[in-house]
Amino acid sequence: MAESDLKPAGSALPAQLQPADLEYLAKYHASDYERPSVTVDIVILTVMEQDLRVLLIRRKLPPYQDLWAVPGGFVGMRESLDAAARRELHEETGVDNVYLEQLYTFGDPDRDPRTRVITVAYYALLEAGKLKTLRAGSDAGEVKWWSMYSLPELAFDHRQILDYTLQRLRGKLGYSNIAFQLLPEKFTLTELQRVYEVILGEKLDKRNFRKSLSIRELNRPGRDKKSYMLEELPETRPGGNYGPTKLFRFIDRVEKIIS
Amino acid sequence: MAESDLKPAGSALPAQLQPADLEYLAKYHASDYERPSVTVDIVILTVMEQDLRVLLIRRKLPPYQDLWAVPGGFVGMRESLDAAARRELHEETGVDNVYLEQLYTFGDPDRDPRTRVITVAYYALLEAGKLKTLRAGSDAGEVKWWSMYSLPELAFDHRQILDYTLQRLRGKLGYSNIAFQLLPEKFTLTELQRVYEVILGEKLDKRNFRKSLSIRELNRPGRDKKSYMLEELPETRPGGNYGPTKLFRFIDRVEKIIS
DNA sequence: TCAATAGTGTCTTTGAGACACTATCCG
DNA sequence: CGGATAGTGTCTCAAAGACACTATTGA
Repeated sequence: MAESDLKPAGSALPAQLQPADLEYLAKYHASDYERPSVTVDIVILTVMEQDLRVLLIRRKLPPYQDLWAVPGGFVGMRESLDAAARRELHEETGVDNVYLEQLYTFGDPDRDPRTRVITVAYYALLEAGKLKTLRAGSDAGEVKWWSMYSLPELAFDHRQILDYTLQRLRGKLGYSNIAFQLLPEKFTLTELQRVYEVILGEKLDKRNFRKSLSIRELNRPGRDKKSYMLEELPETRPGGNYGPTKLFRFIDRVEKIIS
Repeated sequence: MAESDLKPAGSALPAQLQPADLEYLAKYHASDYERPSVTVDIVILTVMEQDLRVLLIRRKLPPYQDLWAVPGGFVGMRESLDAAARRELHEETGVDNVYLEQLYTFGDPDRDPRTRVITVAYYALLEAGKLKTLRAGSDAGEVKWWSMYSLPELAFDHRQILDYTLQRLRGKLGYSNIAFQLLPEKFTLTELQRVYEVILGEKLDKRNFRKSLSIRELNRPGRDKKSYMLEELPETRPGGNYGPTKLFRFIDRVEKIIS
């Protein structure tokens, strides 16, 4: 995993307050400047039926009534951005402990016709199996998975947000373990390849794809000098009209899970 | 340049408003929810004296009085985030037309002890020669270039912002033309190599570095099939205690300049 | 003639990509 | 035995990395 892949590191705590600060704070009143609203929007992605799908809600209120939109909501005054994103994701899908990453902040003054709204967009990767029932939020009439390759008309600048999500996802696929987040604990190499294919939008060569994975094989006494990405499991899964297929799992599964 | 390198593409315009929207908007009043403040902070970088430097201001007011901070300010209610960043950059340095890119949005509820402040961090790359005089902003007592490798104690979470900037910059160096932004129109290959070295924090091999650049040479009739990054110029610059050195310039200089 | 720096080529290793056949299981 | 899919190796090419000497200039 590339270093540049990490979330901003280091302590998030502000530096030590000085004595003068405390004095000042005692007299401080929040200013009365006009302020924008701040929301988080969550692009929730999964791979189902060999397709990359995104969770959208149909707006039942203006503006953009009846158009589809990425779920989102206001950031609480005592809530971090990550926490707000996690909360929205949980409200929408009931899931926890999934990969969640800040994408970009969209702040065009006219992106929301009501008032100034700045939105911090996140994207989440879910494995399809983990999904519980979808819940319609208070402002959503309907919730549905849409193919990223066949989207309806979208509200606000949400089309731009989805376009950028796909760009980011494709970029990270090359140098990170991000695909892991879309698969269950145990999977076949063909399933893994399908994930890459639906994200990249192109077919891959089976042999080259497998060569590119660093696999710790079962019956190799293998000195573990190199760091493996995948581990072959002693189990297999029975095929349908064909032979059994080997199962694998990821080593070092945890990466940027915001739980 | 990698595709994933681009700023979110596509139209920034919201989709068409529906008739019902207009009706609704007529009745709409901005809600009275409590709102966070939103600022932009600009990490302004340049390469001077074979060092990577960042522009910091010393705070003359609490909180964190007398500590150094990244310049920033509030986002205007009718101002896009990019425009706010551009404005702050101009106020601080007097320069325009420089590379500016959104970095990350920091929104920990306690990052500012006064009140809830969410900041959208940007970074800017300046060529040292373009610099006019630095101006101290209203809340800054002093303005100074600091080495990224030897920073003072910083206010708020600004250390984290700088750490992340360096990570991003290093990451992009590998697959983009970003280094161009730190050099004047004409430069020597050694100067270019120095830029890479101070950003990466390591020495590079001269021959391998030059091999990695795709250069359109002067006296090659060269069919221009491939896209070159650099172009050799007919001029040279006299060396000091040594021979003259060839000058080069970048082809396709413009990239993500927010002017 | 010495100090300082520009400029230049080869070999090796590694990863990417093109490409086709056999084995297994089910019906 | 036919349909469906798993599993597997070689060759070629390109890029990355290790590595050292000569040429030019000014003092």
